[in-house]
Amino acid sequence: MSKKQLIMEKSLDLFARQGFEATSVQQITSYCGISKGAFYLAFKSKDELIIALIDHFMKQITMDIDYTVRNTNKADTLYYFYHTLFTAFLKHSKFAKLLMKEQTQPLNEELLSKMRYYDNLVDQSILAMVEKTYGHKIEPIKYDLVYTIKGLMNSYSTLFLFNTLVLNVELVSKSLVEKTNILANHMSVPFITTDLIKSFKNEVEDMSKESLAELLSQSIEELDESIEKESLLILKEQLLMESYSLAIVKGMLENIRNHPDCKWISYLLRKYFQL
Amino acid sequence: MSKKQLIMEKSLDLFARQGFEATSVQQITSYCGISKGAFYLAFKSKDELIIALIDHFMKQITMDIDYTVRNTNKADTLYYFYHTLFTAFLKHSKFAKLLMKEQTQPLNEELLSKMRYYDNLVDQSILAMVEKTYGHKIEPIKYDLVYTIKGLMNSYSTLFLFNTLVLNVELVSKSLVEKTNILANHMSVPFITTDLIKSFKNEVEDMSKESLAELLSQSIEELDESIEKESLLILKEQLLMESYSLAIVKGMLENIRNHPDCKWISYLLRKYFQL
DNA sequence: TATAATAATGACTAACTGGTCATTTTGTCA
DNA sequence: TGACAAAATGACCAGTTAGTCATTATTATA
Repeated sequence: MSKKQLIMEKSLDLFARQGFEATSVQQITSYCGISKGAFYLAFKSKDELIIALIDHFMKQITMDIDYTVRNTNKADTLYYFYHTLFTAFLKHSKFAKLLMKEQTQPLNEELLSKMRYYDNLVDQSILAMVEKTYGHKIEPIKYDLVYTIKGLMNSYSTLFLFNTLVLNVELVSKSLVEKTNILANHMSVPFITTDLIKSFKNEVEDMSKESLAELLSQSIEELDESIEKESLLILKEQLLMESYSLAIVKGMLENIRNHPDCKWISYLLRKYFQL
Repeated sequence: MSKKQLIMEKSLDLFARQGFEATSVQQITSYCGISKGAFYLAFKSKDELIIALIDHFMKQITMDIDYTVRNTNKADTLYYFYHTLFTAFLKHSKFAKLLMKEQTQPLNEELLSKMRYYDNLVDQSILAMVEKTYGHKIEPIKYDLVYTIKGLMNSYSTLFLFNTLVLNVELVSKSLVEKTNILANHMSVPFITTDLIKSFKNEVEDMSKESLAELLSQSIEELDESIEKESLLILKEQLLMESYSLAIVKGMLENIRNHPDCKWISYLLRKYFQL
């Protein structure tokens, strides 16, 4: 096992128990049986460690959910969505705990942005699921239903994450499917409407040009020579220019579209250039 | 305004923005315009400050909720419950933020215990409300409904606490009333049953005899000479004895029953002596 | 005005923080 | 075995932390 993996596994243990801030690098290294220097050979900073953890697990979880929502037939989607989610949380329960503890107070702009990105991915999956399951009749209440689903997920997750409770994934999924169906079929007074969503989704301020450029540089460093790397270089150039060419930007974004390590930066850039 | 009040108000500001751990005493004192010494004249420690804050606000909020549930007619209880809750969270939004941030990682045994105590009070109010509103027909699903209500509360609260969103208390209450009614009337597959509640409510380990005695001493110090103070002294004596008299313990607990400053310690003792 | 009591100060401590880097250990070739 | 490179070390740094306490300032009382 690589040092990086070792540190990630062991630190997750401590973070889940004590939280990120309350865990010192000292503690992590002695728990791993390595020196402080070794830690900083694997990760540039303590912050980079938690970001690596969040990326690692959230990539998996969001991809699982997305796959499930796309590849189940209409009648079963809801059930398998909940099932996938709770199975993932059960499998990665330490990470889930860390996520619950840290989601209210992300420490820096990058983490905050990342959290929102993954949150958005989940939102999109849930929305797609709701539309697939209930069709257009759900239209006026769909956003409220999405939020209700997230609320239920969250509260039942907390329940088993922070109490020693043998979770029956089948039962909790069945129970939540029923609740969702009941609400979808009877709700008439949504709180979260399309307008409301607009009013606060827009206000999420973009990342600054500077930190975006910083992240681009990082991504560029991490990539091997390739079309993608060249595209990122050009994107950085365009970003820092007084006036950029939308055509070039769009083309370059298209180039990196399918590279797994560019998904996040591509999401951020598309938001920045409003594409 | 007393120093204590000043510190509580100003620190709440900082805690809500940055979290408890991330806020230093230094920062609090300079924000208050006082010296570090003055802070430690008002509070024994930084921990005591957050406990004072939680006590202050949770007492108010839980009492408001309890009063509402008791003093509204059957048909309106649900609505006024949500209304009271969201109004309280809106009024004390800084505290609510603090609560959301800290509830997953209480720093010490006392805080953890206190959180659970107030959580229990809210649970009891919600349960009473559910029973009052729906009568005995709700029996098989009442615990699940309580948990669902808490989940909805939590997620809609988070929504307006962490997004600049003008909360329409009437609308959100109306919407949640509808959701609650729909679920109460149609749900048939509860996840949280009476058995499940038993299985994890019991496992909450009691406070140790030592820390209980410690808290008793604190309460005793804070009280003026009175029947209550004497009763607490006797309770402490009994607690530390090899074999105590249940009769005396029960009598003494009865003595402190109605004193507002003894509610928590009385709750802890009753749990300890299993009364 | 003099005295006693109370309130407030901020320099100080000891412990801990994330992070660095000269030095040493280990592994890998010839 | 010797030479080189890569991996790992931990003493060290500058900064921050919660908390203390001798000293000073303020207020109330006589």
